[in-house]
Parts: sequence; structure tokens; C-alpha cells
Amino acid sequence: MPAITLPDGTVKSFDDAVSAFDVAMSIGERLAKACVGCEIDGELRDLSTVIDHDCSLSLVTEKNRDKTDNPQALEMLRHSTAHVMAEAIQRVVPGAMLVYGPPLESGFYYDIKFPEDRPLKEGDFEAIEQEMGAIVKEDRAFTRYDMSISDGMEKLKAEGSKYKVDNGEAAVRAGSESLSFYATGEPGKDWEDLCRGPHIPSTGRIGGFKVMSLASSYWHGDENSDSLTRVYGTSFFSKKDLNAHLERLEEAKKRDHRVLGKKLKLFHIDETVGQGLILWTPNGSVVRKELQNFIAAELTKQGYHEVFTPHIGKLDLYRTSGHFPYYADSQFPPLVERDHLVELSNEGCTCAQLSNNMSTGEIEGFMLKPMNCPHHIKVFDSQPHSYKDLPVRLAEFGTVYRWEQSGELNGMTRVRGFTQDDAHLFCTPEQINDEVQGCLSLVKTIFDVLGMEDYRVRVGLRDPDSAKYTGDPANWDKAEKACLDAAATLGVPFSQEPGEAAFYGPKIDFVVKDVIGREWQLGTVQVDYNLPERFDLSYVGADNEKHRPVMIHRAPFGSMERFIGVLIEHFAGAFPVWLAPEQVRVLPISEKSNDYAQEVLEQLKARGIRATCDMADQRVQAKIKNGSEMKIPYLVVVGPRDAENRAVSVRAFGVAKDLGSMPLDEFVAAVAEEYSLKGASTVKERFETVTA
RNA sequence: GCCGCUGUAGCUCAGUGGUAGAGCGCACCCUUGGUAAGGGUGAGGUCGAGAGUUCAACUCUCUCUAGCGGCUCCA
Repeated sequence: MPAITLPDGTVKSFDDAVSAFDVAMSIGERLAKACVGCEIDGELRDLSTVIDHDCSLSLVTEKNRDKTDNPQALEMLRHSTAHVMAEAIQRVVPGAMLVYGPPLESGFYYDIKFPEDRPLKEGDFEAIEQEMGAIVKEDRAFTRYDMSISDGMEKLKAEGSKYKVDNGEAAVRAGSESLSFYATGEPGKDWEDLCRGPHIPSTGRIGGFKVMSLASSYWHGDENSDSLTRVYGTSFFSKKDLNAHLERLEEAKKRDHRVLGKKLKLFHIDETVGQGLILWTPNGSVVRKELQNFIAAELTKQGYHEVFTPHIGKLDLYRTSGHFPYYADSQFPPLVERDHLVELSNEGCTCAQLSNNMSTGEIEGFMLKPMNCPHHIKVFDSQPHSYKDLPVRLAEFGTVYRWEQSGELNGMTRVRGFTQDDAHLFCTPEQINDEVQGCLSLVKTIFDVLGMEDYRVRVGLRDPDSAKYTGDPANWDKAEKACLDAAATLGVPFSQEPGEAAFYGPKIDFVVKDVIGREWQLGTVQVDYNLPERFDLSYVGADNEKHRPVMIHRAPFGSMERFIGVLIEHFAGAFPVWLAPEQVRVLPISEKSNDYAQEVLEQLKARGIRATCDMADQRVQAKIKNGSEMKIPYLVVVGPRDAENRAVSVRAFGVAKDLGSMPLDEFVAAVAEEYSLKGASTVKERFETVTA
């Protein structure tokens, strides 16, 4: 006699065991038809699940009441579509062995081992989609059946796929008491797969689907293990939703910083210079310079001192810091004096010996700096410090070089040479909390000014099982506590992630997503007891004894490259006035107005405004189109009428209609004000005041 | 680094085993036009690089290189 509690608190009692579908039917047929699954005591299950005990039940419908997407329903749908795709792929490519096919936030994938002589190609997608279409049309029910562990494992072994056997073993390790299989249709007759479920009722519920892309992956995510092919797809309950999704992807592409970087002439990457090396073109340089000036002003307010240090340092420096040779793989090769190299070569020294001798310190050389901290430590250590001096805050826009794997490089967001808005704070243990909080508030200030609200905060802690973290565990505990305490004061949710710490200390990272949903770490604050130890740093305390300072590494933007890459996407290239490479463009109606246009231009420039004038032999409509495509904040049209009134006709980016006419002096003053405020659009506001 | 895809004019992209085309941009001419493309003419390409197959390769094969999507990595 199960008593079933529904989300609204209603309790429904049944004489016998019932399926969740029956419960839905008892409420209403329309509801039952809209259901794809259910949640029993908080666990997502099939709609056909039989309930024979008291429980709470929540029905999962295709859409929420307000017609928005229901993530749980989509998860089930996509998991089910993964099965359909897998069946289709096995029809198209016999011998393809299934590994693992989970749902994702915006679709699903299936990892598959293809026969060596028959890899999957994008050209196969059409055939796969056709087969999928047929399976959907057949509207076969997803049918679950359970087997005992021993029977199930025997079945898997008999099927001969080590991957599925492995999945079965993993389920057993995770504590499963049985193994569940899902047949797409009738068990024993139709295609089936070992799967924990749950699934939607039948294939006919898949309204729209698409095979998206191919990638490789590794079994168990281990690069030394089997290489698998990962097939990505997505699906929706309706064709319309699918199309909307595909359109969103197209729109996102237009906001991609690599696309906009070219279109708006913000940066350039040249094969001849090297991959992952950003050439800042004049437009992008304006954005960077404005941001750097902004942060430099903030740093002065917060008591930082700016320093400059070179791009290279001796190998020995990095032996002391621990960067070399532990991270040799991700650094540019060391620079060794030419004569020395010739000498070694004459002595028959091999590359391997050379490398080895560099590690052991027998050969000295220089390294492009992978981090700024060793240099800053040496600045700090260039003179003795009293506890009264602390904290010492040293800041530098420091350029570092790292040998990132070629497959990892990505526009401005993952590069081999980049400039961190770096600083290192040397303080007493008592000062850590205040200093970390000061750093965090700086990051928040920046994010607020730029209107970046969509970020998450991650506190990276050490992984107790990993050997890569150096230093005293007691200090680690202190540092981790300091980070967690500071993060708690932020007022935004944060996650704790073991294994995400730097090798020398825990950190607080600000993570944002790009237009295609990839996450990037921007700002970071890291507490470090380790490097002061390695470099034997000290200060004289009130007790006249030597004490060890603690270091805080922090970079609110992270790197100028990555930050601006993300920022381009955040603004979709339409920068606010203070950042816009070109703030105002003057558009004379015809040659006859060129003189006045020139005068307008001079006035703008005299106020430090980045303005140009489009004197091309074109109609003003064309000039407006060109100016709009470059996403210039203000276009001002000037013709005889304006010249006579000493006015300009203003057009603001993103506003379809022109704002109207404004006296020239007033416009110049308004733009200058908007520039200095770094915030709201004062020009538009003035028009609103006029019309109000 | 691994798997798949891509590389043709400054940009976006068509294209064929017989040494190339469009639109935009650029130059010049006409046009002097009041809010998202006025018209004409012209210049511009070792078809990513190298090797191979072929009478003939931008096209087919291989290697390399770079970009894209993932995987792995990210002090």
C-alpha cells in the first residue's frame, strides 16, 4: 500500500504497487503524456519505475510549467539519444565498440573504439543521422531489465568488450547490487546497452537531434590508455528547440574573440612569429593600455609599488624556486651561451647530456621567465626589512613565457607568451587574511566596473594523495584556511576543489566561461609559505629576531591576453567608451561639410577623445553601416544644418535610430565625461533628460 | 602531445586532374548624397610548405606546418 507524497505535499495512496506513469495518469492524462521520467526520493528514475513503498515522487515533464527547458528532462532525453546514436553508429560501422556515453549540459557524447581500419569520419554523419531517424520513427520503448552481478558480468564478458566489462566492474565498485541493461525496444531482440539509466519512455520522444562533431579522448581520461573516438551530438524534444539551439551557436560564433579580433583589428597571430604569440595591433593595444592604466591607478591607491624586471633569469634562480627542472616540459628551452654550446659540441656532448647537465647545474644558462615571482622575491630581498615595512606589495605587468602544448593553444585565451598584471605581497602571518581580502576586493572592483557578473569562484586546495605539492603540511593547512576564510567574506558562492592548488600553495581563482562554454581562469590569489622558505626570506620582528614572511601571489586579470580575449566576448566587441579603440567617428554628409567635420574632429581630439573622420566619397548611409560594424560607440553625422547650428547629429551604438541633434560643445563635454567615468552612458542620458 | 576537420585575393568563401572565381575591402572615375551598402572601371593569387603519382596536380597520395572542435595538460 504505497503512500506517495507529491511535491505540493499531497499524499496519494494506492492499494498495490504502481508505476510512476500510473501515478501521473491518476492525476491527469495530459500530464502523463508530458512526462518523461520521475524523481523518487530525490533520485531521477524511469517513468515506468514501479513503486511499492512509501516515497516522495516528483514527475519530470518535457518542459517546466512556464514552458522553460527542464534540465532533468533534457538530461534523460540526451542520455537516451546517446543510445540511439550508438545503435546507429554500430549499424554504419560494424565492429565499433561502445565505451561510455553520458549526457552533457548541451547535448551528449559517446566514446567509441572504432576498428583500426575503419575510423569514423565526419562524412559518416549523414548516414548515422538517417539511421537515428529511422530508430526514432520506430518509436521503440526504452526497456530496463536488471541482472545479478554475476549473471550480468558473465553476459558482458560473453559479449567480448573489455570496455563494457570495465564499466560493469566500475558499477560493482561503486556499490551496485545488480547490473541494469536498457534495450531500445524488446530485450533479447533489439539493440541494448549496459546502462544505469534512467531513460525517456521511447525513442519517439526525440523531436530533434544532430550529430555535432568528432574528437578523440582517452579511456579513463588517461593519455597512456586507449585512444577513443568521442562523437558529440545534441537533441531536443522538438525540432524547433533544436533549431533555436543551432542558431544560438551561430550567434555565439559571431561573438568569438578570434572572429571579432580580426574584424575589429584588435590583435594578430602570425605563423612566422610563432604560434601562441600575440601581436597587439593598435586597436587592441588601446584596450590593453586603458585597462592597465585603470589597474595601475587602483594599485597606487592600495599601496602597491611598481617594479620592472627583465624577461629572463639564470637557471639557478629557477632551480631555487623549483620551477626548473620540475616544470621543464612546460617551459621554453633554456638559453645557453653560444661559445659554451660550441665548446660542448666539440667535446661530443649530446642533447641528452646537455639537458641532464642543465638539470644538475653543471651548465649555466638563462631561462625565459615562466613566472614573475623569483624576480620579485629578489627585489624584496635586495634590502633588509623590518616588520614595520610589511606588507611590501610589488606589482609589475610582467611578461612570462610557457611552452603550452600545441593542441591547447587558443586565440588569446591560451597562449605561449603573456603579460600578467602580477604582484607579490610579502607580509607577516598575521597580515595574511587582510591582504588576501584586499586582493579579492580588487578583483571584485574590476569585475564590477566591467559589468562581469557571470563568474564562479574556486578555492583550489592541495590533493593529499599527490606528491606535486611542496612544503610543510602545517603551513598548507594555515594557507588553505586563510583562503577559505577570505573567500567566505566575498559574498558569492565558491567551490572547494582539491588538486587545483598551485604547487607552492592554495589559491582562489575567478573562473568565467567563453562564448562556447569553455571555462577560463582569470583572476587568482595564492597564498604561499613555500617560496619564502626556498629563498630564505626574512624580516626583523618586534622581538629583534628574524622571521619568515608569507607571500601572496595575485593577478586580478590573470593575464592581459586571456582577460581581454574574454572581455571582447563579454562586450561582443562593443566596448564602452573608455575602452573603445575608436570612441567617436565623424561622418560628413558630403565633401561640402568636410571643413566643419574637421573642426568637430579637432575639438574631440583636443579633449583626448579617440576620434576619426570618415571623409570617404560615400553616402552617409554607407558610412553609418561601416561605423556600426566597427561597433564604434558614437557616430556623429555633420552636414550644413549642423554646421550652421554648431551642432552634431548623434548616433549611439546599439540604438537603431539616431538620438537627434546636440550642441557640439555639449557633446564633446559629455563624451569626455563618459570617458572619465568608465561607466554609464552620459551622452545618452543627456538626450533622455532633454526628452523627459 | 593525441583524434577528426580545415588551409584558394587583405577579409568571408565558391570551384575543377588541363596553371582560378564571387562578394566585401583597396585604387581611380562618375556621383555631392541627412541616418545600416549609389554606379562604373581596375589592380591584386607560387591555390599553407615540401615530396610523390601523372603527359598534366590547386584538385589524388604521403610528410610537415598552421588554424578549428574535443581529449590530455595548465607552476
